[in-house]
Amino acid sequence: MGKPTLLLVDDDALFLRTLGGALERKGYAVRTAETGEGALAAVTDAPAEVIFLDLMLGEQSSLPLIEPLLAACPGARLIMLTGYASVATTVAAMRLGATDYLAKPVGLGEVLQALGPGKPETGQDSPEPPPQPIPLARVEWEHIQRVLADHDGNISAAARALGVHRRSLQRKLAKRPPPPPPRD
Amino acid sequence: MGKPTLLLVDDDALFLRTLGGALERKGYAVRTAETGEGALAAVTDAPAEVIFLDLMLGEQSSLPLIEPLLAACPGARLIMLTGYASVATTVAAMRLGATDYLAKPVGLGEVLQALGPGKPETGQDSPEPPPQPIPLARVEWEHIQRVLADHDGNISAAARALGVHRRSLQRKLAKRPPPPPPRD
DNA sequence: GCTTAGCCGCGACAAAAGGTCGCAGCGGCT
DNA sequence: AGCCGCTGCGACCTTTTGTCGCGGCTAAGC
Repeated sequence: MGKPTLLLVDDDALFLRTLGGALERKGYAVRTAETGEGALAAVTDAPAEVIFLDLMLGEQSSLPLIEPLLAACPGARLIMLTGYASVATTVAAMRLGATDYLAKPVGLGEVLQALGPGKPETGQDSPEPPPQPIPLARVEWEHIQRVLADHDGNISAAARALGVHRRSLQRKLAKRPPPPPPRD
Repeated sequence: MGKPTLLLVDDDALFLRTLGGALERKGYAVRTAETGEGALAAVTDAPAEVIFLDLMLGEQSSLPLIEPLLAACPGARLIMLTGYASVATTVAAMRLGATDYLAKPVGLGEVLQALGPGKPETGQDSPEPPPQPIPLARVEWEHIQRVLADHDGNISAAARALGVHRRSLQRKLAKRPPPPPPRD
């Protein structure tokens, strides 16, 4: 069994082509989908062994797709892939059955590593003790994401809970997320 | 029933007492441990239904504890709790069987929410009451204190680690601490 | 149907916080 | 002594926040 068949799901066509192309060049059989429906269709057509799923497909979350996708692909591994990786969304995704979670921008190396081994995962191969200090901005952002999720996306409510002005929260959210601590 | 037995594992004795006390007041049966060995001993003695595990026990990661702890407590829920939450460690912990992942500082409200299923008979609460989160300023302050302590008081080093200018850190420290988290 | 209320997004402008120099003082180290 | 690195702080200038205020939109409720 050389290369498992892959399914890439992302609303960014360019991303699909570049990553997909790179993986094909590595010898994988790659299919792609740009929408949730497309992904489900592809998977019922023929199951994939590894699925890459972008967290945000257009306007809405792809978390609800996780279960049906996995249901259609018994034994498959599902790797989330997102530019907005926070602890909160990671927990949500992994509870639903995701097996890994990568933050964009991802290098090809990380992708290959994620789909690489069948994951023996003894528990100490990547203990990753974080003497790694987390940047202040990152901590703030994570907390915001968490509270925002707790108030299911209601910015006004989250702002009140956080003790900041609604306008400020808006502005913080408008900016792109701070770089996550390097994953090495 | 309705009051699951808890096990708190953390190397910070103060934290153990405050959170443990609060949970006891809420009607839970709480046991605590400050070391990995202590936790395993407690759990073989009598299993817990919910385990709170700090990611860093002293110098080393507690990830290797997850599997043995869960093995000793069939069906238990294991909630990670850490001051250095990152997506990478979250993935690692959840792969090993953790059911949730909270970043310190956590409010009692958030802990109770994580406890979620199996809460102690409050009677009725269907519409998911929003938990009371910690003010943003407080989170920032706590994180600064933690990192500063990790660099044993060296402001310059802490500033570098946090990714802020030394002058800014100085100014933040000069101000009095933000309103303490509302303990109830 | 119309009113009320809540949320969202955004422009504008003043106030506050932060980034950036620079300098003097203080231990260690060699 | 001379060299570092850390600290505290003044004085800028730049960026971010706080605070109005608007129009639009959706979900009640009268």
